[in-house]
Amino acid sequence: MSASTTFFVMPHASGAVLSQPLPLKARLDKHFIKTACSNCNMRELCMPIGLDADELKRVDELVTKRPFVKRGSALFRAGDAFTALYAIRSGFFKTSVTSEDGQTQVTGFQMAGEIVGLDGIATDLHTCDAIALEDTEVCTLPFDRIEEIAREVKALQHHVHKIMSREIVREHGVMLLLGNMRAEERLAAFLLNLVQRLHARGFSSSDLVLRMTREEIGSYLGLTLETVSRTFSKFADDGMITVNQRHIHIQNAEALKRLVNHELCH
Amino acid sequence: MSASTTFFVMPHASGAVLSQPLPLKARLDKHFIKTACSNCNMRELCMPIGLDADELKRVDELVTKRPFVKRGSALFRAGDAFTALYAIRSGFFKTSVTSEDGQTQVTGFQMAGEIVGLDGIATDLHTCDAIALEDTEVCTLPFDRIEEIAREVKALQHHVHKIMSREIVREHGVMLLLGNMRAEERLAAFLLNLVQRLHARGFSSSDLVLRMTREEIGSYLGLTLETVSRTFSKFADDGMITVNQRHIHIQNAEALKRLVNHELCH
DNA sequence: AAAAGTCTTTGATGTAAATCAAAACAGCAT
DNA sequence: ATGCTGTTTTGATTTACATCAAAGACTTTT
Repeated sequence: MSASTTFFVMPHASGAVLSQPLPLKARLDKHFIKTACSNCNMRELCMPIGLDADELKRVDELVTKRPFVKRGSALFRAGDAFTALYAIRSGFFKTSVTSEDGQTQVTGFQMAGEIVGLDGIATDLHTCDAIALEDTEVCTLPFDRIEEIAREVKALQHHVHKIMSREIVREHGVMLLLGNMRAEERLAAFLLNLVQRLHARGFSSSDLVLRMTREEIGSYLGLTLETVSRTFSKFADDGMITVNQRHIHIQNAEALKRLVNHELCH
Repeated sequence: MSASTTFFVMPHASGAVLSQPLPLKARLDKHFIKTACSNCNMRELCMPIGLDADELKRVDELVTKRPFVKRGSALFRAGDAFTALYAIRSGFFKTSVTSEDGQTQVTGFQMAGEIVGLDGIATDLHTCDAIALEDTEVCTLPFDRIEEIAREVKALQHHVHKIMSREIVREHGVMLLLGNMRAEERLAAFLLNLVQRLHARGFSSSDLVLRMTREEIGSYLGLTLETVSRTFSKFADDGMITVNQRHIHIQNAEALKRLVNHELCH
């Protein structure tokens, strides 16, 4: 799979909690806030594994705030000062870059357990927008604190490097997709990647709800919204998926995989 | 500019040395090897600035080997174990990814002072090939040593983060290019980016020698070699450049910039 | 419940770039 | 020189996708 990202497996995560912010009670519980990472459902995804108690405590100190970002609003925008990375606790983001002349390209869709903000390290300014596609909660990780702790906790240092490298590799996959694949292959790869990531978070491996519009999918895949829509329809006609608005049911994952792998051409 | 990377300026670098390996005498000089980075022409590009003498010495220790990679051969290939990053001392590389079904995408062209190998950190295996486009010399920087020293030398730690973030931002630019731009815009952006990076290394800002084939340019830009060739011809007809095999002279950089910025269409 | 807005689908048409094909050119060995 | 090989150019044709257009469906507001 082209644009895939391999994650640590998270065996028994309850799916429900992922799309919902935590109850207010829990948020107000000071102890809970203090032991943020140690208690977090997403820990295996966004934090290093195998830390001892002391190290875990240090990492916990990292999380200063837990802002909620409402659907449609920005976690940060291009030009904003870079101060922190953000670990997504719940919800769904898109990131996008815009050229001087106003062309825009969605560079990724991020879900719970993933990190956004890496683009800002290079120049201390963010170069892309991060927009919430549904109501979200994020953990703010001030970057100077990350670097400080990474100098002491070897596992965290390496984990940060891995996260950045993983993003580079993911983008290689997108470049391959944009440079080589045809519309059907792109959309098949996109669906398989999404469902694979959702499955790693305890969701179904055959059903998914798209949090983004056809236009946003198109922007990510270098296609128009019409082509995305038509391609969904074609997949449905071919019996590979069923489409019900943003609900997608994957009926024949193997066929989609064959499509991506050029084994079966049109 | 879309796929641009901002570099530290290197004011008075002699251009000639960049395409030529150093004389054998210098290579055999032990002292020279020991003080690799402190003496290196490329230092401002690939190493942190503002280190004190002691810190610089530590960074110097990083460079274990200085392999020469001949034109056409690989510095590393997808699947190789990841052990080190490589700083390019002289010469030109391409990196490319290949999908399961054999489609290949050039993900970048790297020149002196740039770092390759970041893709390998994620999984301890390289995921792309790095092929020399001319005879090259590289500095081998074992990654465990980088991490070790980065834990002590704050400036190096931050520099590593910046290099990785810069690569992420560069790839965002390529995604924008592949997803939104037309052939002429892509090629114009490519030329301007190349010449800008060469200029930062002391070369001309109007003349350049392409180290890659039309096919490799096409692979990078998501175009066929024929389209690349035709677009070069069109640029030449329009008086924006002159093409003489792989020698390109830019006659009207402003026009190319306007093209990239959509200000002037067709 | 109607109205307004956004998002999605489907159809008709146009076009940029791919593909197919062949000639021209440069580099290299003999 | 001559032939061989890989690269580049240019032309003719095809095609996948964009664009233009309009209707339908769903969501939110009042």
